[in-house]
Amino acid sequence: MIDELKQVGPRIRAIRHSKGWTLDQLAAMAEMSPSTLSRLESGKRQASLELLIPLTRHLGVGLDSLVTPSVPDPRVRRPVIRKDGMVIAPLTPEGSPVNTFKITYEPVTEVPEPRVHDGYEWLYVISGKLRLLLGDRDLVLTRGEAAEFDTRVPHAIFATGSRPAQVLSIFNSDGVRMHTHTAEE
Amino acid sequence: MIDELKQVGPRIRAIRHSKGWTLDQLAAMAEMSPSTLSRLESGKRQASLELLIPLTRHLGVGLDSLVTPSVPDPRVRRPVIRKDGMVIAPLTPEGSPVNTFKITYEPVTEVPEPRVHDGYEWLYVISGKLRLLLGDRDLVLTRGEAAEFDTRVPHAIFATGSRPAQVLSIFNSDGVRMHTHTAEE
DNA sequence: AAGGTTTCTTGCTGAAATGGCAAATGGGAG
DNA sequence: CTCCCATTTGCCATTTCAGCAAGAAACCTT
Repeated sequence: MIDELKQVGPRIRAIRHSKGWTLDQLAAMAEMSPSTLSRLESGKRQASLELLIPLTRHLGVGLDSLVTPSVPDPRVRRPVIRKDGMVIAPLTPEGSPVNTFKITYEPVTEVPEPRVHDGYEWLYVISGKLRLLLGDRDLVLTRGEAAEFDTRVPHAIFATGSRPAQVLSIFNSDGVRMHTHTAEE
Repeated sequence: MIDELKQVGPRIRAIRHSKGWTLDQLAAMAEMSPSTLSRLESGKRQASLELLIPLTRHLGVGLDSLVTPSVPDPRVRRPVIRKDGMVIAPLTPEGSPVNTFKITYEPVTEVPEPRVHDGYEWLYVISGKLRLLLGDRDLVLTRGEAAEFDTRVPHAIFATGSRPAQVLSIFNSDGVRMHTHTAEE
């Protein structure tokens, strides 16, 4: 057994607990029996892709981050004001069907972990340069460029270069299809 | 079998071929028998993490890029339209339920006629000053301000002052309900 | 086209892992 | 203590596995 895999189960369990879900709940979402999930989390069952892929979807993490997690730098204190190096200004009231934010991405030194979640996201770069990792793509968006994508695809967004990037972000969690050229299914 | 997994084998094979390696070579690197690799590539064997992780190392790709299908380019570039003193840059593909434009309003001398049509519109002022006549309201929006309104209300939009105004406009003809709202930067 | 070499596929085997029901265990609240 | 919910585990018919060795296919070179 590759030793990276030993941590997969515990990580799944940790994420599940952080969401306050029970075995049965997550097992139902991922369409597996609670016992299977239990054994997977406790390492008594091999972590197969068939098991892991539905889980990553519901847990909102990428496969690689389960298998090869980024360890937080212990020297860094938990930021208090900023969230994940972003300054977020909501432009729509809470509860809107469409959420809009102006986000300033501070320059980062580490590439953040790609995430997945339900919904669609639309981006417009007001200033700066933005790096968008989306599935197997690696794009740099500059001022005036726009992108939209299915957020169920693993994605990471961050400023590239030494200057912050100002971005207008429109996020729709309903899964309303904002564009038509996805090649899913 | 999850259908994402069907493509894993062929992708491995494609990468191996692109490197000009034989089954035996890659199998030796990843410490598995050629037959196992053959069956994995041709989908006759389940893609397990034990198999995949050593392969990703030698193939130089991430797990997610093997499992996640490639996504279309999310960037949008469409020709700019000039009309009625506006420079309109569509940011979404035609036919989207949500249309997004970057509009530059040139300074005008005459106040345009208010118009009505179905849908909702959402505005964000990137630069300049924008005058919004909406029903009996008369608003001036400046950089960083946002507004959204029902376009069935008579409305006119134009730059105020001597400088052009750059606006991001999101228009939804489906009639998604949003209420009028402005926010400071 | 023939022969030889490399590359790939497949039949076969005991061994190992799987899935999920049902029963057992654990642990907190009353 | 007892109930209840979450989790673990015993069980076992069934499936999958690993890799050797033989067979098939592709690809040379002459």
